[in-house]
Amino acid sequence: MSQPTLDDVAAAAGVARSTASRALSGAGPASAGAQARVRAAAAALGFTPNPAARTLATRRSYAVALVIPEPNVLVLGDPFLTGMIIGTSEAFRATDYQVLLVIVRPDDEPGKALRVMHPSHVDGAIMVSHHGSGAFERVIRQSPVPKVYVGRPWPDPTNLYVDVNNRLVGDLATRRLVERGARRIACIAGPADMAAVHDRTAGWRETLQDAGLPPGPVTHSPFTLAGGATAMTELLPYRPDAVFVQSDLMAAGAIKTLEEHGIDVGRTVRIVGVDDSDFARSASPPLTSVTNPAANLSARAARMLLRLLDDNETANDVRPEIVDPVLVIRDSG
Amino acid sequence: MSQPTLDDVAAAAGVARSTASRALSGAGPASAGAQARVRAAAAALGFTPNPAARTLATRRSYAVALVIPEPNVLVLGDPFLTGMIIGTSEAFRATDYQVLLVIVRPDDEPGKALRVMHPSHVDGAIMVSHHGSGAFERVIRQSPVPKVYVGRPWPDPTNLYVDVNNRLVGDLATRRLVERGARRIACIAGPADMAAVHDRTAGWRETLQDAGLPPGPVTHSPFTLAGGATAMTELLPYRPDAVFVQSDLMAAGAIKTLEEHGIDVGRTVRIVGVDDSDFARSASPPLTSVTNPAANLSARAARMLLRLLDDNETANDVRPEIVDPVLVIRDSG
DNA sequence: TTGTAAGCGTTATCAT
DNA sequence: ATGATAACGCTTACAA
Repeated sequence: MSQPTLDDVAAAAGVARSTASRALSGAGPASAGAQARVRAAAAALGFTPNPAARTLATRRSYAVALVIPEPNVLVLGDPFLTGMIIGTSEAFRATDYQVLLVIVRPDDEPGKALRVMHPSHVDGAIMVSHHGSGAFERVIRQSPVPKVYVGRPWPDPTNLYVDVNNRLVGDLATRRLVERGARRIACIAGPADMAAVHDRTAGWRETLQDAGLPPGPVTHSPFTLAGGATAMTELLPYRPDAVFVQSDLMAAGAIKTLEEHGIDVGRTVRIVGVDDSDFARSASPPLTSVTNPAANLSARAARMLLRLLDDNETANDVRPEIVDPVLVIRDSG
Repeated sequence: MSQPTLDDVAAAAGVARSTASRALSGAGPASAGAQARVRAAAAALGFTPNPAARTLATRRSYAVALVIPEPNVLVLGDPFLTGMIIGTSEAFRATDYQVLLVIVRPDDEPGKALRVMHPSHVDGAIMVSHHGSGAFERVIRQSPVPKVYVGRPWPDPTNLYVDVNNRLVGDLATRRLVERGARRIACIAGPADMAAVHDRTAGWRETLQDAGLPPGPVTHSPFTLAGGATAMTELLPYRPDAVFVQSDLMAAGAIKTLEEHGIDVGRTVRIVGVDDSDFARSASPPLTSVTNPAANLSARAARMLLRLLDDNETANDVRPEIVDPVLVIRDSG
């Protein structure tokens, strides 16, 4: 009735439990005959090893957590995050590891998240959408499970991260707008407590400076459609002729606001987004966007974590990996 | 150095391990003094119980799986699925359960998925995007962990599911198109092995019949942007004056194709989608769409599963829950 | 090659 | 109320 155990398999095969274990795992000696009988018995009984018992004995869970600490659940609709989820799940597909998606919010009881980060629950973790200010992040940082960050963590430094060159993201977007003749270039930024937001904004500001243009206003809002829409509303009085928007999803919101005001996107106001998402391609007008390659980043993060888990490397063996973004030109900017 | 165990806590508090266990869990007697000393010791050491050991002893993992068996990873970008992920994670937030996102593909080694579905790994599972034809689904069905389906499973019936009334989805969409004067109404459907697709298509067909109109052509494709785009290309020779598209994401693809052919969406060809997603609201033209309330469905599925897990109810105590969809009228149809 | 036995870190049952 | 002690189901020395 209930799940068969290794003892059941061993009994059915007429061997000891340890022999059955070796025969199934392949670790340690096992005669061909025993091997065959044990495998047959396991198949006949529909045996699947109890993962809790296995983890307890081996101190390995063969699970990794993909941790997304997000104050605003709507952010999960962001193509970058879904890209991270898909990419990470892809990256571990060929491995023995199972990926657990852990979504945390700052107002959650920290104990629950901490339980997930117990070294016997997951062997490692990939942390995305890291907010420097969260209490959760400080707590999680203490936990002894190996962690790789997607997006440079901030303010506490580490080698264990992969990131896109966000300074360059801001530069590419802004330079394009300058070259198209824009002179009043505003910025719709993400939350102020993220390193990526800080760097993209710095890139925007410095490129304007180099071009001898005054920096337009900056607004910070969550990486959502609504965030972009309200941010654009706030910026309208400035009468910008271009806006660097730090995500395509926000750009979609900003464009919606502009259209509601009858403003011609791509002519009166140019827009450049970030992510080069599906949405950017199918928007009207199609959105000029700077890449933020989730698939690439998640593959790198996965490999980096696997080096720590399977190759016994340490944080000192690893150097951060920085990917260069690319500007994809379409009609909006 | 390594994670402290209950023995360490007990030693520090000067009590036996069993006393420490009772003091922390609250189950069983414990004097106020012992309680205090144990709690203090646990806090001082930063003790977190080893989940594997706990699971092994209690036969409860306090984890539930959200299983998405998807042949096509791109489908994860679908707002309905992200809505399910968000909604499920929300629904279990206030509980002791941790949600594991499990993405499976038909060509995966079935063993890996089966390991996840071991009764000691998860206490229960919510299954979405169920494809009737998958080998994986048949295997998973055997596993003894309680499963609640979002979307009526097919072909094997069960009481343990929540769903939107998909027959009505097709009816509402098609009736709207008929009332707007459309006469050549085609259908862009999802994969043919899903119950929802079958029912939505049946609703479309029957409503056309009731209106005395001939059924236009049906095409089946994956629930993706690209799927919708190519489906629309195939339908163009029929010269439809309206299309019922079974997801907003596919509708986005279909609209893109129409615009590339210079066809006026909302006048020459009317479109009604399904999901009432963010995208539908911000599309241009805004997309008329039938609701497919992911938040509602995931909350119901979670409650249904909790009845099985926490209230000792059985499949016989539970009846399916069917939610009625609503038509949201915008400019496209 | 195989079997015996000792953990892994909890909870739960039983005396005390 | 508390403390031994036996599970839980597996892996892994160590003996045979």
